[in-house]
Amino acid sequence: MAEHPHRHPTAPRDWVDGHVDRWQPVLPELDPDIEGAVTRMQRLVRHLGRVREQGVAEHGLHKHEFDTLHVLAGRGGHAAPSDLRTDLNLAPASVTGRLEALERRGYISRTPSTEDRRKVDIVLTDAGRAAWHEALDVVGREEHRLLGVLTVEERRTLSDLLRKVMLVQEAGG
Amino acid sequence: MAEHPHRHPTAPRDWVDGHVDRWQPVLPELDPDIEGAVTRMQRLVRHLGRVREQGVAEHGLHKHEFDTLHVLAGRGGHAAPSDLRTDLNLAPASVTGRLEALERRGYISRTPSTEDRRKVDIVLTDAGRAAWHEALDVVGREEHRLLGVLTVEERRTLSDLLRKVMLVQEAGG
DNA sequence: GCACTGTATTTCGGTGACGAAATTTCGGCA
DNA sequence: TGCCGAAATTTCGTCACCGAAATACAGTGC
Repeated sequence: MAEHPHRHPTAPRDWVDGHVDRWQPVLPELDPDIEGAVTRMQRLVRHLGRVREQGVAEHGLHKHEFDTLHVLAGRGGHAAPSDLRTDLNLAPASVTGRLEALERRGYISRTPSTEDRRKVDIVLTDAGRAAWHEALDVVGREEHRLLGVLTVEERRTLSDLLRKVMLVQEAGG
Repeated sequence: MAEHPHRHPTAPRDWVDGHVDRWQPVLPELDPDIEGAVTRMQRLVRHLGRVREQGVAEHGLHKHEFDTLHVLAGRGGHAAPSDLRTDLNLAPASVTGRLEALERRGYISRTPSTEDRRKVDIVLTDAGRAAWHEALDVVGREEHRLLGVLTVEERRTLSDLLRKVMLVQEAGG
């Protein structure tokens, strides 16, 4: 039977339900709810990423450019490359590449730090702040469209359940 | 006040709670539960990806290689590139690249389909199936460790809420 | 002052992913 | 039959990312 045993037989099914059904005979030890939740998170995150890419493109930015400006703005407009490395979860080499591109476009400035000369001071320029701010409202619109189907209580339940999982991850293994 | 207004004041807080608090003054229109849920999904997905990458590496595979073999095995060991394209959410060009690498390693075979000559029959070889099977039990262990903190009912609730969101995404804009 | 260890950043070489365009084949329709 | 739009796959050019090594500097111990 392809139906989830505890759901209403006519409840709408998404792509992942079919995915889980296909795997059930191959890997019977699979928990349908764990597999379903993880797979849905993966696909939702990927979808939101694509939409953001496409949305900020209308403002002349790429997703990774916007993300970089975003964390920079979140830090008050000035930071060191190593700060961005942790916030963006990037390899050091990748930060350099992003900053070079943003500097060429005039969105940030890079000056050697006087206080610690290993460091580099990254400052968001006025142009950079303007670009970030223009693209800002596009981001989050899709998140609201998708999660908007949930009631306020459901949204809080979702967030709370995910927090519970996050805490296990943060505690480490 | 940094506390979420409806949660118990001493409830444990994860990294995302702090993240939301930091952005709240900058972007007051932000819904904490939407932002929290989305951010947590993003970080959980990235974490699971890293663990999977590291886990299958012990068996001489990369994450994207394992994922490809996994989907192929899930379809009974034979499929067309376009099947993988949808299952893996990839651009057509990326599928070709992955298949070429797997073919070089002897894990799959590619033969032009006789029935529809636009298509290509991809078949999992014995070596490919063995590689997949060896790495298999590593994958999913972390998912169970993390989502295992939730009760059976909570897991189903989580999966159901995410399905509700997925259906909106699948319906399109 | 000098060696040593650790940190910050960049450079280099290589790989995977993507969009766009080309190629081959299918399926319908005149 | 012969054409034509659609579908499946590959090729091509480009780009961001990563790991590892290189460079430059800071801080500590002697």
